[in-house]
Amino acid sequence: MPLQPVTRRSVPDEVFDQVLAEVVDGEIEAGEALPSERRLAEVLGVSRPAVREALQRMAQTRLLDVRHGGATTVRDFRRFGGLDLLPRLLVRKGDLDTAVARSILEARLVVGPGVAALAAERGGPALEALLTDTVDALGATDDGVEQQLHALTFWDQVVDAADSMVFRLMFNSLRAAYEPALVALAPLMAEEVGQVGAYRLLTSAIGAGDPETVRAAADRVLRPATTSLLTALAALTSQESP
Amino acid sequence: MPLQPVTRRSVPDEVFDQVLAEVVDGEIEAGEALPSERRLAEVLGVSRPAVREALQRMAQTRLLDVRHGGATTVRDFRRFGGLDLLPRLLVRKGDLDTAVARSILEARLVVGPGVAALAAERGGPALEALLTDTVDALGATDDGVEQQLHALTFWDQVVDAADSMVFRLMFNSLRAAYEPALVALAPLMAEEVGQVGAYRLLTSAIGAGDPETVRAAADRVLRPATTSLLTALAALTSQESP
DNA sequence: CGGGCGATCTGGTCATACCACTTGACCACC
DNA sequence: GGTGGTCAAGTGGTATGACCAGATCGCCCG
Repeated sequence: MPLQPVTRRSVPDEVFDQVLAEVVDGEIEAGEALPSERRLAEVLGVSRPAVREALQRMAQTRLLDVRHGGATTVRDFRRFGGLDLLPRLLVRKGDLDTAVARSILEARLVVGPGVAALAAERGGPALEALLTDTVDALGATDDGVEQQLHALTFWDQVVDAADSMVFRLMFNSLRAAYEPALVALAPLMAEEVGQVGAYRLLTSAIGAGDPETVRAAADRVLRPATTSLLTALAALTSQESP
Repeated sequence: MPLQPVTRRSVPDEVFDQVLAEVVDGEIEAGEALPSERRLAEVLGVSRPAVREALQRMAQTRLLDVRHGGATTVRDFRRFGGLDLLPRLLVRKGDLDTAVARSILEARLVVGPGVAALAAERGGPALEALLTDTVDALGATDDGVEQQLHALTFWDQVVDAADSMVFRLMFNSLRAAYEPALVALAPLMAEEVGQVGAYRLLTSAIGAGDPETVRAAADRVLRPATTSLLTALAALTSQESP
Protein backbone atom coordinates (compact mmCIF):
# COMPACT_ATOMS: atom_id res chain seq x y z
CA MET A 1 0.00 0.00 0.00
CA PRO A 2 1.44 3.35 -1.03
CA LEU A 3 2.18 5.74 1.77
CA GLN A 4 -0.36 8.47 2.05
CA PRO A 5 -0.26 11.81 3.77
CA VAL A 6 -1.31 11.70 7.38
CA THR A 7 -4.48 13.59 8.01
CA ARG A 8 -4.51 15.82 11.02
CA ARG A 9 -7.99 16.75 11.98
CA SER A 10 -8.38 19.76 14.21
CA VAL A 11 -10.62 19.68 17.23
CA PRO A 12 -13.24 21.98 15.73
CA ASP A 13 -13.24 19.80 12.61
CA GLU A 14 -13.99 16.79 14.73
CA VAL A 15 -16.77 18.56 16.57
CA PHE A 16 -18.18 19.87 13.32
CA ASP A 17 -18.34 16.40 11.85
CA GLN A 18 -19.98 14.93 14.89
CA VAL A 19 -22.65 17.58 15.06
CA LEU A 20 -23.16 17.40 11.32
CA ALA A 21 -23.63 13.67 11.58
CA GLU A 22 -26.24 14.12 14.30
CA VAL A 23 -28.13 16.54 12.12
CA VAL A 24 -27.83 14.79 8.78
CA ASP A 25 -28.44 11.30 10.09
CA GLY A 26 -31.53 12.53 11.83
CA GLU A 27 -30.42 11.92 15.41
CA ILE A 28 -31.63 15.43 16.14
CA GLU A 29 -34.84 16.44 14.42
CA ALA A 30 -35.26 19.81 12.74
CA GLY A 31 -36.50 22.33 15.27
CA GLU A 32 -34.96 20.58 18.21
CA ALA A 33 -32.51 22.42 20.41
CA LEU A 34 -28.86 21.51 20.73
CA PRO A 35 -27.24 21.27 24.16
CA SER A 36 -25.65 24.54 25.23
CA GLU A 37 -22.12 25.31 24.12
CA ARG A 38 -20.81 24.81 27.64
CA ARG A 39 -22.55 21.48 27.95
CA LEU A 40 -21.30 20.29 24.56
CA ALA A 41 -17.79 21.36 25.43
CA GLU A 42 -18.01 19.38 28.63
CA VAL A 43 -19.49 16.27 27.01
CA LEU A 44 -17.01 16.26 24.14
CA GLY A 45 -14.10 17.07 26.40
CA VAL A 46 -12.98 20.13 24.47
CA SER A 47 -12.93 23.84 25.11
CA ARG A 48 -15.88 26.06 24.48
CA PRO A 49 -14.21 28.08 21.71
CA ALA A 50 -13.67 24.86 19.80
CA VAL A 51 -17.35 23.98 20.08
CA ARG A 52 -18.26 27.52 19.18
CA GLU A 53 -16.20 27.49 16.03
CA ALA A 54 -17.86 24.27 14.90
CA LEU A 55 -21.36 25.53 15.61
CA GLN A 56 -20.73 28.80 13.81
CA ARG A 57 -19.55 26.90 10.78
CA MET A 58 -22.74 24.85 10.91
CA ALA A 59 -24.75 28.05 11.12
CA GLN A 60 -22.89 29.44 8.14
CA THR A 61 -24.15 26.55 6.05
CA ARG A 62 -27.68 27.23 7.26
CA LEU A 63 -27.85 23.99 9.22
CA LEU A 64 -28.22 25.60 12.63
CA ASP A 65 -30.02 28.60 13.97
CA VAL A 66 -27.90 30.22 16.64
CA ARG A 67 -29.59 32.94 18.65
CA HIS A 68 -27.92 35.10 21.22
CA GLY A 69 -29.46 34.41 24.59
CA GLY A 70 -31.63 31.63 23.30
CA ALA A 71 -31.07 28.03 22.41
CA THR A 72 -29.32 26.83 19.27
CA THR A 73 -31.76 24.87 17.15
CA VAL A 74 -31.40 22.51 14.23
CA ARG A 75 -32.77 23.55 10.86
CA ASP A 76 -34.11 21.24 8.17
CA PHE A 77 -31.12 20.53 5.94
CA ARG A 78 -33.41 19.29 3.20
CA ARG A 79 -34.93 22.71 2.99
CA PHE A 80 -31.93 24.92 3.69
CA GLY A 81 -28.81 22.94 2.92
CA GLY A 82 -26.55 24.04 0.07
CA LEU A 83 -24.82 22.02 -2.61
CA ASP A 84 -21.79 21.62 -0.38
CA LEU A 85 -23.79 19.15 1.66
CA LEU A 86 -23.86 16.77 -1.27
CA PRO A 87 -20.84 14.59 -0.43
CA ARG A 88 -22.12 14.22 3.11
CA LEU A 89 -25.57 13.17 1.90
CA LEU A 90 -24.24 10.78 -0.71
CA VAL A 91 -22.82 8.63 2.04
CA ARG A 92 -25.05 8.39 5.07
CA LYS A 93 -24.31 6.19 8.01
CA GLY A 94 -21.58 4.58 5.96
CA ASP A 95 -23.78 3.50 3.06
CA LEU A 96 -24.22 4.98 -0.38
CA ASP A 97 -27.56 6.73 -0.66
CA THR A 98 -28.73 5.51 -4.04
CA ALA A 99 -31.42 8.16 -4.36
CA VAL A 100 -28.82 10.89 -4.01
CA ALA A 101 -26.49 9.17 -6.46
CA ARG A 102 -29.34 8.95 -8.92
CA SER A 103 -30.07 12.63 -8.54
CA ILE A 104 -26.48 13.48 -9.38
CA LEU A 105 -26.63 11.52 -12.61
CA GLU A 106 -29.93 13.09 -13.56
CA ALA A 107 -28.71 16.58 -12.82
CA ARG A 108 -25.62 16.06 -14.97
CA LEU A 109 -27.82 15.08 -17.83
CA VAL A 110 -29.94 18.20 -17.50
CA VAL A 111 -27.23 20.72 -16.86
CA GLY A 112 -24.41 19.40 -19.03
CA PRO A 113 -26.09 19.94 -22.40
CA GLY A 114 -27.38 23.33 -21.27
CA VAL A 115 -23.93 24.53 -20.33
CA ALA A 116 -22.44 23.15 -23.51
CA ALA A 117 -25.04 25.02 -25.56
CA LEU A 118 -24.19 28.27 -23.81
CA ALA A 119 -20.49 27.63 -24.36
CA ALA A 120 -21.09 27.04 -28.05
CA GLU A 121 -22.79 30.41 -28.37
CA ARG A 122 -19.83 32.18 -26.84
CA GLY A 123 -16.77 30.07 -27.41
CA GLY A 124 -15.55 30.65 -30.91
CA PRO A 125 -12.66 28.83 -32.57
CA ALA A 126 -10.30 29.37 -29.64
CA LEU A 127 -12.55 27.20 -27.49
CA GLU A 128 -12.64 24.43 -30.07
CA ALA A 129 -8.84 24.39 -30.18
CA LEU A 130 -8.63 24.27 -26.40
CA LEU A 131 -11.12 21.43 -26.15
CA THR A 132 -9.40 19.53 -28.97
CA ASP A 133 -6.15 19.57 -27.00
CA THR A 134 -7.94 18.24 -23.94
CA VAL A 135 -9.67 15.50 -25.87
CA ASP A 136 -6.34 14.56 -27.45
CA ALA A 137 -4.88 14.18 -23.99
CA LEU A 138 -7.91 12.17 -22.97
CA GLY A 139 -7.44 9.85 -25.91
CA ALA A 140 -3.73 9.44 -25.23
CA THR A 141 -4.09 7.63 -21.93
CA ASP A 142 -5.64 4.38 -20.80
CA ASP A 143 -5.54 5.16 -17.11
CA GLY A 144 -9.05 5.54 -15.76
CA VAL A 145 -8.14 8.18 -13.23
CA GLU A 146 -6.22 10.30 -15.72
CA GLN A 147 -9.07 10.00 -18.17
CA GLN A 148 -11.46 11.32 -15.57
CA LEU A 149 -9.14 14.23 -14.85
CA HIS A 150 -9.05 15.13 -18.53
CA ALA A 151 -12.82 14.84 -18.73
CA LEU A 152 -13.06 17.14 -15.73
CA THR A 153 -10.78 19.60 -17.49
CA PHE A 154 -12.94 19.34 -20.58
CA TRP A 155 -16.07 20.33 -18.68
CA ASP A 156 -14.16 22.95 -16.78
CA GLN A 157 -13.25 24.59 -20.06
CA VAL A 158 -16.82 24.30 -21.28
CA VAL A 159 -18.12 25.95 -18.13
CA ASP A 160 -15.54 28.69 -18.48
CA ALA A 161 -16.58 29.34 -22.03
CA ALA A 162 -20.24 29.42 -21.05
CA ASP A 163 -19.30 32.54 -19.10
CA SER A 164 -21.92 31.80 -16.49
CA MET A 165 -21.19 32.49 -12.85
CA VAL A 166 -24.06 30.31 -11.67
CA PHE A 167 -22.94 27.26 -13.62
CA ARG A 168 -19.36 27.94 -12.61
CA LEU A 169 -20.25 27.89 -8.93
CA MET A 170 -22.41 24.80 -9.38
CA PHE A 171 -19.58 23.09 -11.17
CA ASN A 172 -17.16 24.03 -8.40
CA SER A 173 -19.37 22.45 -5.77
CA LEU A 174 -19.96 19.33 -7.80
CA ARG A 175 -16.26 18.97 -8.55
CA ALA A 176 -15.44 19.36 -4.88
CA ALA A 177 -17.81 16.49 -4.17
CA TYR A 178 -16.55 14.41 -7.07
CA GLU A 179 -12.77 14.69 -6.88
CA PRO A 180 -12.23 12.89 -3.58
CA ALA A 181 -14.11 9.87 -4.93
CA LEU A 182 -12.39 9.97 -8.29
CA VAL A 183 -10.23 6.90 -7.80
CA ALA A 184 -13.11 4.82 -6.48
CA LEU A 185 -15.27 5.87 -9.40
CA ALA A 186 -12.74 4.98 -12.09
CA PRO A 187 -14.33 1.64 -13.04
CA LEU A 188 -17.81 3.14 -13.10
CA MET A 189 -16.85 6.11 -15.24
CA ALA A 190 -14.68 4.14 -17.64
CA GLU A 191 -17.58 3.70 -20.05
CA GLU A 192 -18.00 7.46 -20.30
CA VAL A 193 -14.47 8.81 -20.31
CA GLY A 194 -13.36 6.09 -22.69
CA GLN A 195 -15.64 7.39 -25.42
CA VAL A 196 -13.16 9.73 -27.02
CA GLY A 197 -15.21 9.82 -30.18
CA ALA A 198 -18.22 11.25 -28.40
CA TYR A 199 -16.08 14.00 -26.91
CA ARG A 200 -14.67 14.78 -30.35
CA LEU A 201 -18.14 15.09 -31.79
CA LEU A 202 -19.18 17.39 -28.97
CA THR A 203 -16.07 19.49 -29.50
CA SER A 204 -16.71 20.02 -33.17
CA ALA A 205 -20.39 20.66 -32.51
CA ILE A 206 -19.38 23.36 -30.06
CA GLY A 207 -17.05 24.76 -32.68
CA ALA A 208 -19.88 24.84 -35.22
CA GLY A 209 -22.06 26.65 -32.75
CA ASP A 210 -25.55 25.28 -33.35
CA PRO A 211 -27.17 24.90 -29.90
CA GLU A 212 -29.41 21.97 -30.75
CA THR A 213 -26.60 19.93 -32.27
CA VAL A 214 -24.47 20.72 -29.23
CA ARG A 215 -27.21 19.63 -26.85
CA ALA A 216 -27.54 16.35 -28.67
CA ALA A 217 -23.79 15.78 -28.74
CA ALA A 218 -23.47 16.54 -25.03
CA ASP A 219 -26.31 14.17 -24.35
CA ARG A 220 -24.51 11.53 -26.34
CA VAL A 221 -21.42 11.98 -24.14
CA LEU A 222 -23.31 11.77 -20.89
CA ARG A 223 -26.22 9.44 -21.50
CA PRO A 224 -24.64 6.01 -21.96
CA ALA A 225 -22.89 5.93 -18.60
CA THR A 226 -25.84 7.66 -16.99
CA THR A 227 -28.22 5.00 -18.22
CA SER A 228 -26.13 2.05 -17.20
CA LEU A 229 -25.33 3.53 -13.81
CA LEU A 230 -28.98 4.33 -13.19
CA THR A 231 -29.82 0.74 -14.01
CA ALA A 232 -27.16 -0.49 -11.64
CA LEU A 233 -28.44 1.82 -8.92
CA ALA A 234 -31.99 0.64 -9.44
CA ALA A 235 -30.82 -2.94 -9.02
CA LEU A 236 -29.00 -1.98 -5.84
CA THR A 237 -32.07 -0.27 -4.47
CA SER A 238 -34.50 -3.11 -5.12
CA GLN A 239 -31.96 -5.41 -3.58
CA GLU A 240 -31.67 -3.53 -0.32
CA SER A 241 -35.32 -2.70 0.23
CA PRO A 242 -36.94 -6.16 0.68
CA MET B 1 -42.55 52.89 7.16
CA PRO B 2 -43.43 49.65 8.87
CA LEU B 3 -41.34 48.76 11.86
CA GLN B 4 -38.75 46.13 11.15
CA PRO B 5 -36.63 43.94 13.41
CA VAL B 6 -33.36 45.47 14.45
CA THR B 7 -30.35 43.67 13.06
CA ARG B 8 -27.44 43.10 15.36
CA ARG B 9 -24.29 42.02 13.64
CA SER B 10 -21.77 40.08 15.65
CA VAL B 11 -18.08 40.88 15.59
CA PRO B 12 -17.10 37.73 13.68
CA ASP B 13 -19.83 38.51 11.16
CA GLU B 14 -18.34 41.92 10.63
CA VAL B 15 -14.85 40.53 10.22
CA PHE B 16 -16.13 37.83 7.89
CA ASP B 17 -17.78 40.38 5.65
CA GLN B 18 -14.71 42.59 5.53
CA VAL B 19 -12.38 39.75 4.64
CA LEU B 20 -14.88 38.39 2.14
CA ALA B 21 -15.07 41.80 0.52
CA GLU B 22 -11.30 41.96 0.24
CA VAL B 23 -11.26 38.59 -1.45
CA VAL B 24 -14.26 38.94 -3.71
CA ASP B 25 -13.55 42.50 -4.76
CA GLY B 26 -10.02 41.50 -5.67
CA GLU B 27 -8.19 43.63 -3.12
CA ILE B 28 -6.23 40.50 -2.29
CA GLU B 29 -5.29 38.34 -5.25
CA ALA B 30 -5.65 34.58 -5.22
CA GLY B 31 -2.51 33.03 -3.80
CA GLU B 32 -1.63 36.04 -1.70
CA ALA B 33 -1.22 35.64 2.03
CA LEU B 34 -3.48 37.24 4.58
CA PRO B 35 -2.01 39.03 7.58
CA SER B 36 -1.63 36.77 10.59
CA GLU B 37 -4.57 36.26 12.92
CA ARG B 38 -2.88 38.28 15.63
CA ARG B 39 -2.15 41.11 13.25
CA LEU B 40 -5.69 41.13 11.88
CA ALA B 41 -7.11 41.14 15.38
CA GLU B 42 -4.93 44.12 16.23
CA VAL B 43 -5.75 46.05 13.07
CA LEU B 44 -9.48 45.41 13.33
CA GLY B 45 -9.53 46.06 17.04
CA VAL B 46 -11.12 42.75 17.97
CA SER B 47 -10.02 39.63 19.77
CA ARG B 48 -8.17 36.84 18.09
CA PRO B 49 -10.94 34.24 18.55
CA ALA B 50 -13.28 36.57 16.70
CA VAL B 51 -10.87 36.80 13.77
CA ARG B 52 -10.30 33.10 13.95
CA GLU B 53 -13.98 32.31 13.72
CA ALA B 54 -14.36 34.50 10.66
CA LEU B 55 -11.34 32.98 8.92
CA GLN B 56 -12.49 29.44 9.65
CA ARG B 57 -15.84 30.23 8.14
CA MET B 58 -14.08 31.56 5.06
CA ALA B 59 -12.04 28.37 4.89
CA GLN B 60 -15.20 26.31 5.18
CA THR B 61 -16.49 27.90 2.01
CA ARG B 62 -13.19 27.12 0.26
CA LEU B 63 -12.23 30.77 0.00
CA LEU B 64 -9.15 30.56 2.18
CA ASP B 65 -6.43 28.02 2.69
CA VAL B 66 -5.51 27.95 6.35
CA ARG B 67 -2.40 25.95 7.17
CA HIS B 68 -1.13 25.28 10.66
CA GLY B 69 2.25 26.90 11.02
CA GLY B 70 2.12 28.58 7.64
CA ALA B 71 0.41 31.63 6.30
CA THR B 72 -3.27 31.79 5.45
CA THR B 73 -3.64 32.32 1.72
CA VAL B 74 -6.49 33.39 -0.50
CA ARG B 75 -7.93 30.90 -2.97
CA ASP B 76 -9.49 31.72 -6.32
CA PHE B 77 -13.19 32.04 -5.56
CA ARG B 78 -13.99 31.74 -9.24
CA ARG B 79 -12.55 28.27 -9.20
CA PHE B 80 -13.53 27.08 -5.75
CA GLY B 81 -16.47 29.15 -4.58
CA GLY B 82 -19.82 27.47 -4.03
CA LEU B 83 -23.31 28.60 -4.96
CA ASP B 84 -23.65 30.36 -1.64
CA LEU B 85 -21.30 33.02 -2.94
CA LEU B 86 -23.88 34.05 -5.49
CA PRO B 87 -25.59 36.89 -3.61
CA ARG B 88 -22.21 38.35 -2.78
CA LEU B 89 -21.09 38.20 -6.40
CA LEU B 90 -24.32 39.61 -7.74
CA VAL B 91 -23.59 42.88 -6.00
CA ARG B 92 -19.96 43.83 -6.12
CA LYS B 93 -18.65 47.09 -4.77
CA GLY B 94 -22.23 48.26 -4.45
CA ASP B 95 -23.15 47.74 -8.09
CA LEU B 96 -25.16 45.01 -9.73
CA ASP B 97 -22.92 42.71 -11.73
CA THR B 98 -24.91 42.32 -14.91
CA ALA B 99 -22.94 39.30 -16.10
CA VAL B 100 -23.85 37.44 -12.93
CA ALA B 101 -27.47 38.49 -13.17
CA ARG B 102 -27.52 37.24 -16.73
CA SER B 103 -26.11 33.90 -15.68
CA ILE B 104 -28.87 33.48 -13.13
CA LEU B 105 -31.54 34.03 -15.74
CA GLU B 106 -29.87 31.63 -18.14
CA ALA B 107 -29.46 28.96 -15.50
CA ARG B 108 -33.12 29.20 -14.56
CA LEU B 109 -34.04 28.59 -18.15
CA VAL B 110 -31.87 25.49 -18.35
CA VAL B 111 -32.67 23.94 -15.02
CA GLY B 112 -36.34 24.84 -14.60
CA PRO B 113 -37.68 22.77 -17.49
CA GLY B 114 -35.39 19.88 -16.57
CA VAL B 115 -36.67 19.76 -13.01
CA ALA B 116 -40.25 20.10 -14.16
CA ALA B 117 -39.79 17.15 -16.50
CA LEU B 118 -38.43 15.01 -13.68
CA ALA B 119 -41.31 16.07 -11.46
CA ALA B 120 -43.78 15.10 -14.15
CA GLU B 121 -42.32 11.61 -14.32
CA ARG B 122 -42.74 11.11 -10.60
CA GLY B 123 -45.49 13.41 -9.43
CA GLY B 124 -48.79 11.79 -10.21
CA PRO B 125 -52.22 13.33 -9.63
CA ALA B 126 -51.42 14.37 -6.07
CA LEU B 127 -48.79 16.75 -7.39
CA GLU B 128 -51.16 18.27 -9.91
CA ALA B 129 -53.68 18.95 -7.14
CA LEU B 130 -51.01 20.53 -4.97
CA LEU B 131 -49.77 22.74 -7.78
CA THR B 132 -53.28 23.71 -8.73
CA ASP B 133 -53.89 25.01 -5.22
CA THR B 134 -50.71 27.04 -5.38
CA VAL B 135 -51.56 28.50 -8.77
CA ASP B 136 -55.04 29.34 -7.50
CA ALA B 137 -53.45 31.27 -4.67
CA LEU B 138 -51.12 32.94 -7.14
CA GLY B 139 -54.04 34.00 -9.26
CA ALA B 140 -55.98 35.30 -6.27
CA THR B 141 -53.62 38.14 -5.43
CA ASP B 142 -52.40 41.24 -7.19
CA ASP B 143 -49.56 41.95 -4.82
CA GLY B 144 -46.23 41.46 -6.57
CA VAL B 145 -44.44 40.19 -3.50
CA GLU B 146 -47.13 37.69 -2.63
CA GLN B 147 -47.19 36.50 -6.21
CA GLN B 148 -43.49 35.84 -6.08
CA LEU B 149 -43.89 33.90 -2.86
CA HIS B 150 -46.53 31.72 -4.46
CA ALA B 151 -44.34 31.20 -7.51
CA LEU B 152 -41.52 30.21 -5.18
CA THR B 153 -43.84 27.73 -3.48
CA PHE B 154 -44.81 26.40 -6.88
CA TRP B 155 -41.23 25.65 -7.82
CA ASP B 156 -40.53 24.34 -4.37
CA GLN B 157 -43.26 21.78 -4.84
CA VAL B 158 -41.95 20.93 -8.30
CA VAL B 159 -38.47 20.37 -6.93
CA ASP B 160 -39.87 18.23 -4.15
CA ALA B 161 -41.75 16.10 -6.64
CA ALA B 162 -38.66 15.74 -8.80
CA ASP B 163 -37.23 13.82 -5.85
CA SER B 164 -33.74 15.00 -6.67
CA MET B 165 -31.37 15.89 -3.86
CA VAL B 166 -29.04 17.79 -6.19
CA PHE B 167 -31.76 20.01 -7.57
CA ARG B 168 -33.19 20.44 -4.09
CA LEU B 169 -29.87 21.73 -2.77
CA MET B 170 -29.38 23.95 -5.80
CA PHE B 171 -32.85 25.35 -5.31
CA ASN B 172 -32.15 25.98 -1.63
CA SER B 173 -29.07 28.02 -2.45
CA LEU B 174 -30.79 29.96 -5.19
CA ARG B 175 -33.77 30.69 -2.98
CA ALA B 176 -31.49 31.88 -0.20
CA ALA B 177 -29.97 34.32 -2.68
CA TYR B 178 -33.32 35.33 -4.11
CA GLU B 179 -35.54 35.83 -1.07
CA PRO B 180 -33.78 38.82 0.47
CA ALA B 181 -34.13 40.70 -2.81
CA LEU B 182 -37.71 39.65 -3.34
CA VAL B 183 -39.26 43.01 -2.61
CA ALA B 184 -36.85 44.89 -4.82
CA LEU B 185 -37.45 42.44 -7.64
CA ALA B 186 -41.24 42.69 -7.55
CA PRO B 187 -41.54 45.08 -10.50
CA LEU B 188 -39.09 43.05 -12.59
CA MET B 189 -40.76 39.73 -11.92
CA ALA B 190 -44.30 41.01 -12.35
CA GLU B 191 -44.31 39.94 -15.98
CA GLU B 192 -43.56 36.37 -15.02
CA VAL B 193 -45.57 35.79 -11.88
CA GLY B 194 -48.55 37.59 -13.38
CA GLN B 195 -48.92 34.94 -16.08
CA VAL B 196 -51.26 32.67 -14.19
CA GLY B 197 -52.30 31.02 -17.43
CA ALA B 198 -48.78 29.82 -18.16
CA TYR B 199 -48.53 28.30 -14.71
CA ARG B 200 -51.85 26.56 -15.23
CA LEU B 201 -50.67 25.08 -18.49
CA LEU B 202 -47.48 23.87 -16.87
CA THR B 203 -49.47 22.34 -14.04
CA SER B 204 -51.70 20.35 -16.31
CA ALA B 205 -48.75 19.34 -18.47
CA ILE B 206 -47.07 17.99 -15.36
CA GLY B 207 -50.25 16.17 -14.50
CA ALA B 208 -50.36 14.63 -17.98
CA GLY B 209 -46.77 13.52 -17.59
CA ASP B 210 -45.25 13.90 -21.04
CA PRO B 211 -41.70 15.22 -20.50
CA GLU B 212 -41.42 17.17 -23.75
CA THR B 213 -44.72 18.97 -23.24
CA VAL B 214 -43.68 19.78 -19.71
CA ARG B 215 -40.35 21.17 -20.86
CA ALA B 216 -42.08 23.40 -23.36
CA ALA B 217 -44.64 24.56 -20.80
CA ALA B 218 -41.94 25.34 -18.25
CA ASP B 219 -40.03 27.24 -20.89
CA ARG B 220 -43.15 29.20 -21.63
CA VAL B 221 -43.42 30.20 -17.96
CA LEU B 222 -39.82 31.27 -17.66
CA ARG B 223 -38.83 32.62 -21.05
CA PRO B 224 -40.81 35.85 -21.41
CA ALA B 225 -39.43 37.52 -18.31
CA THR B 226 -36.03 36.02 -18.99
CA THR B 227 -35.90 37.51 -22.44
CA SER B 228 -37.02 40.96 -21.43
CA LEU B 229 -34.73 41.06 -18.44
CA LEU B 230 -31.79 39.89 -20.53
CA THR B 231 -32.52 42.68 -22.96
CA ALA B 232 -32.68 45.19 -20.13
CA LEU B 233 -29.40 43.90 -18.74
CA ALA B 234 -27.74 44.12 -22.13
CA ALA B 235 -28.84 47.74 -22.38
CA LEU B 236 -27.44 48.42 -18.91
CA THR B 237 -24.14 46.82 -19.82
CA SER B 238 -23.60 48.69 -23.05
CA GLN B 239 -24.50 51.85 -21.20
CA GLU B 240 -21.89 51.44 -18.49
CA SER B 241 -18.99 50.17 -20.56
CA PRO B 242 -18.24 53.13 -22.93
C1' DC C 1 29.45 24.73 0.10
C1' DG C 2 25.88 21.76 2.18
C1' DG C 3 23.34 20.03 5.86
C1' DG C 4 21.47 20.61 10.28
C1' DC C 5 19.71 23.16 14.02
C1' DG C 6 17.23 26.49 16.36
C1' DA C 7 14.92 31.17 16.66
C1' DT C 8 10.76 32.82 15.50
C1' DC C 9 7.28 33.16 12.76
C1' DT C 10 2.39 30.99 12.00
C1' DG C 11 -1.98 28.74 13.37
C1' DG C 12 -4.29 25.42 17.21
C1' DT C 13 -6.12 24.93 21.79
C1' DC C 14 -7.35 25.93 26.27
C1' DA C 15 -9.16 28.12 30.74
C1' DT C 16 -11.40 31.83 32.52
C1' DA C 17 -13.80 35.89 33.16
C1' DC C 18 -17.17 38.97 31.97
C1' DC C 19 -20.76 41.18 28.80
C1' DA C 20 -25.31 40.99 26.38
C1' DC C 21 -29.42 38.91 25.40
C1' DT C 22 -33.59 35.85 26.11
C1' DT C 23 -36.67 33.59 28.86
C1' DG C 24 -39.83 32.83 32.29
C1' DA C 25 -41.35 33.36 36.89
C1' DC C 26 -43.01 36.43 40.01
C1' DC C 27 -45.16 40.51 41.53
C1' DA C 28 -47.11 44.76 41.98
C1' DC C 29 -50.45 47.85 39.89
C1' DC C 30 -54.19 49.27 37.45
C1' DG D 1 -57.74 39.60 34.65
C1' DG D 2 -54.55 41.74 32.24
C1' DT D 3 -50.72 45.00 32.04
C1' DG D 4 -46.23 46.19 32.72
C1' DG D 5 -41.93 45.91 35.84
C1' DT D 6 -38.37 43.34 37.99
C1' DC D 7 -35.19 39.88 38.61
C1' DA D 8 -32.60 35.54 38.39
C1' DA D 9 -30.87 32.00 35.62
C1' DG D 10 -29.30 30.28 31.49
C1' DT D 11 -27.51 31.05 26.81
C1' DG D 12 -24.62 32.86 23.35
C1' DG D 13 -20.90 36.84 22.49
C1' DT D 14 -16.33 38.65 23.35
C1' DA D 15 -11.90 39.35 25.30
C1' DT D 16 -7.47 38.02 27.50
C1' DG D 17 -3.46 35.53 28.12
C1' DA D 18 -1.10 31.58 28.09
C1' DC D 19 0.82 27.68 26.00
C1' DC D 20 1.16 23.87 22.30
C1' DA D 21 2.44 22.53 17.56
C1' DG D 22 3.70 22.97 12.86
C1' DA D 23 6.36 25.70 9.20
C1' DT D 24 9.98 28.60 7.74
C1' DC D 25 14.27 30.56 7.20
C1' DG D 26 18.72 32.00 8.19
C1' DC D 27 22.77 31.19 10.70
C1' DC D 28 26.49 28.32 11.78
C1' DC D 29 29.26 24.36 11.88
C1' DG D 30 31.34 20.56 9.61
